[in-house]
Amino acid sequence: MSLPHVLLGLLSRGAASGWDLKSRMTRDPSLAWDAELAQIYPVLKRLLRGGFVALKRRSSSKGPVRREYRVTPAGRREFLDWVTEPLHPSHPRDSQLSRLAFLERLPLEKRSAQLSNVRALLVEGLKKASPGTTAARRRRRALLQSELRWLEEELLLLSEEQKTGEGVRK
Amino acid sequence: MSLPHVLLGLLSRGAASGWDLKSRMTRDPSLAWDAELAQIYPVLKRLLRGGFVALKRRSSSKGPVRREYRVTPAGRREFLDWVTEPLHPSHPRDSQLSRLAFLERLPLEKRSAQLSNVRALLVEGLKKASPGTTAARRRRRALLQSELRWLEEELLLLSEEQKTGEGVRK
DNA sequence: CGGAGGTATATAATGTTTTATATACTTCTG
DNA sequence: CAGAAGTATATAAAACATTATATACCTCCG
Repeated sequence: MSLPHVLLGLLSRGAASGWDLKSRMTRDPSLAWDAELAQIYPVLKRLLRGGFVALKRRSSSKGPVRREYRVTPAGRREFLDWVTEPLHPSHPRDSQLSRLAFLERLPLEKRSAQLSNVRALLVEGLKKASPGTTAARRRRRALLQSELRWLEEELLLLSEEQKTGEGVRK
Repeated sequence: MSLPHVLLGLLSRGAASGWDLKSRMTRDPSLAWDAELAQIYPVLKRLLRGGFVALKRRSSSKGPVRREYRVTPAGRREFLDWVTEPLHPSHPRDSQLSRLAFLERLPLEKRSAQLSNVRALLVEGLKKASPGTTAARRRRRALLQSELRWLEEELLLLSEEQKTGEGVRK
């Protein structure tokens, strides 16, 4: 999949260990990729055997010996080829979102509970999404903002439905 | 993961075969989930053994005997529990997008080529995204539109950079 | 009537991702 | 100084997803 190439991309920003790569990925959601350490280590080995990265062991003040990787020219070539590939349409899976797709099956109060929850998550996410120096970060920020606007709209619609619902009950 | 619950959700809109479920999922990107038939069939078996769905064979005019599933009360309960669960923050992986995250590594012309490609995809996607009767569909539409605005902005920035680049070269 | 193409189900093989578990070294805290 | 917590690497097992392949039945077209 994308993992080897994403790792090459991250390494091209500077040498790093598997651990470093994991935290870079997790910290930056605009990357649109993340992986567990148990996945990263074998991939780094493959990249090493393939000559796409080079390894330098160096002892650090904390923890065991660090295995620092850096990209080789072959790795840089491979990475650039990958970034240049044309993009295809994608419908990525999102287990959280898939739940929202069935929102209409819930009674009204539970719907607004779910939506308020989502609003809290969005506000949190926006705090962390810095205005952004890269296109991907600007994109992420724009999407979060637009999602928030959508959400407010939905909450409004819901509260209107709730009112008419009560009216009917009387 | 989500697949069993998504299937229950889809089935609660009406009885369906594995094949039907696959096409419902693929047709509706606002679902945020999709799966291959090879994945769907074993899951339906598990749901059947667990008593969450019931099976009725019926011969159809085209193709082999259809195995139509419908949700049982137990299935409906399980599904509702799942939809009601609170949502957690998610950074879904997207192999296409991850490529865009490294856009800045490309020379200017290749960047605008990539972005124009994305624009074409977005415009396509928007055509298919109907104004929408569910919250999830409205969300999807809003995000696509906002992504398009972001894109135009990026293309503008790029064309300015290209101009100054040429200026420097002189 | 033979083949292409759509509807349908199913399994095997393979590949990817997640979860669990283990080890090792350091610093900080009680 | 014992133990928790952070940095770091690594492997095994389990769960999940994709790809390939096979079968079967029907309609439509040439």
